[in-house]
Amino acid sequence: MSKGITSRETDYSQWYNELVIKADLAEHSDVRGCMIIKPYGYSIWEKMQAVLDKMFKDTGHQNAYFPLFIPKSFFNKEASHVEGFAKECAVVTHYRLKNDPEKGIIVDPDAKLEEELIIRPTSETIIWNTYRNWIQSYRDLPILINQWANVVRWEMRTRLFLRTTEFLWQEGHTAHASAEEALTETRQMLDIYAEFAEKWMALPVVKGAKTPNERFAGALDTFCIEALMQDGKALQAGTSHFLGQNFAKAFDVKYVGKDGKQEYVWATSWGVSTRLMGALVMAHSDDEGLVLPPKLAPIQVVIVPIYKSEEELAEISKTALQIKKELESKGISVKFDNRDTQRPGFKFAEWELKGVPVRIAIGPRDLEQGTVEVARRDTKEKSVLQLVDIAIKIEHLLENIQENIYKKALNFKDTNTYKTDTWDDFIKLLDGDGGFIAAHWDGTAETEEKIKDLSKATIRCIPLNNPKEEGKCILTGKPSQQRVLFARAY
RNA sequence: CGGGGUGUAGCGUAGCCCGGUAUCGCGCCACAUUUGGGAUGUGGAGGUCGUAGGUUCGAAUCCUGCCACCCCGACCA
Repeated sequence: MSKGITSRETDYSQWYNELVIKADLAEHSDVRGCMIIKPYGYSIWEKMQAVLDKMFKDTGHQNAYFPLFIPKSFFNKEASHVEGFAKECAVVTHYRLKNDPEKGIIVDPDAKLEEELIIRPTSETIIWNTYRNWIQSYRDLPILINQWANVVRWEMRTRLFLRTTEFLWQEGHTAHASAEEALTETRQMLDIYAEFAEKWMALPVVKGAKTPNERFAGALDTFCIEALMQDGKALQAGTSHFLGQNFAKAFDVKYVGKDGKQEYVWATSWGVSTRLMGALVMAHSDDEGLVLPPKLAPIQVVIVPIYKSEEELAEISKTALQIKKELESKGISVKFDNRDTQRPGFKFAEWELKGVPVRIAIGPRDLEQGTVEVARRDTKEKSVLQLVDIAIKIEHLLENIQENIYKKALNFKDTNTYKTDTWDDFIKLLDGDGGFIAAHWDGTAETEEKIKDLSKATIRCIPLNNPKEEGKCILTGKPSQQRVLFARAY
């Protein structure tokens, strides 16, 4: 592993790339801009999925599945939605290949589709086309549906996990009888995302609203959670949209209320993707490799035996398997790495690279003394512990690590969040270590655009519960009522 | 799509200017000694030099077309 964050000897993105590949999370595929998620990476994603899925279900949502293909005509219906996605859609135009004597396998020109199919970049259109048939009365509402799926966005430039052509995500699509209820749902899901990020990923986030410029295509309001990566760049980790009646109007979805009057349905959509994997990697890792929060680590404890002979291994295995059993009874996932093909030092380095939170080493010395050596990944501290109550000690250690990783990230976010009132300072901060910058903005799209052109920084969000404060726009000097959060972002 | 660059073993590379069938490291396989922080030695396997054509007695090397990838820009809620 080359030096990256702590030493800044190499480019951060190169370091990130190398880490993702070496830690066995994912690799580039032969398909442009796509990636292969390897078993270890996927097992982390599965853990995330399981937690999120439960949170969704606990708030009354159900899973469903809609088609991958969307007829092109569906995209005509919501104007701003098309505009937002048209430039990055993969389109299916034919349904058959044939063998050409000269050119080999070619697309059969006779198999052209009457209407092209868009590979979903997101599913609002096909879902709202379906909801039209599902909703007639206020009794049919609300509809609270989530879908786990893959989507395709033909981005010009891709990066493992952060922006891939195809990615996995969940998209929630709800329909409500009133604007208030839809707004409440939008905010509820934002809170769930924030809770997931902070409690499970140990990733502190800023909850906020997007500016009109940065809103989801077709939304009246977009809320987001923004996280800060260790190189000082921001990452949008999740979004929740209040769609108003835009999609209901576009797809003619009406319900009859108690009063017998027809009204358009109110909508929300919300999503998080495998981008969260990228966030997890970038937020906590060090030069030794991944640092996984215990609550999401597929392997929470690894036991490495240290031995010289078969007999010694047999003796150590007894103790190791006993510890494994005790830990597993507390719901802790344990890997006993008894491979005889690798030496201990190699295993230590390998599991550190993969971010396993706790390592237990057992050797002949320990057998004599009834101890084990316990090393924690986050601080790399080692200590020798007595075997008695080992499971309880490890359980507490895991909790401690989870908390410590979060505090470290929180501290990083706080010390890299600045306030400034001058343009010079603003640029200086951005060109320095980056971070979030709270600054005044005159509220116009033109100024926002201009700041972006001049500084490459965008308004990440207008934080919720933002204190009102009189000030002058950092660029134009025009009056402003509150600070907004700027950063360079992924 | 513009500007620049690169394609040589699973990975990273030397060789290219100045043509003679390919260098080194990691990894892999076997054996031995090792095993409390990424072992060492000896031996071995592995290559359509991105691709198609041209020049030549002979092409990784020179020429032309094509393809792929990377970086910068455009683009990206």
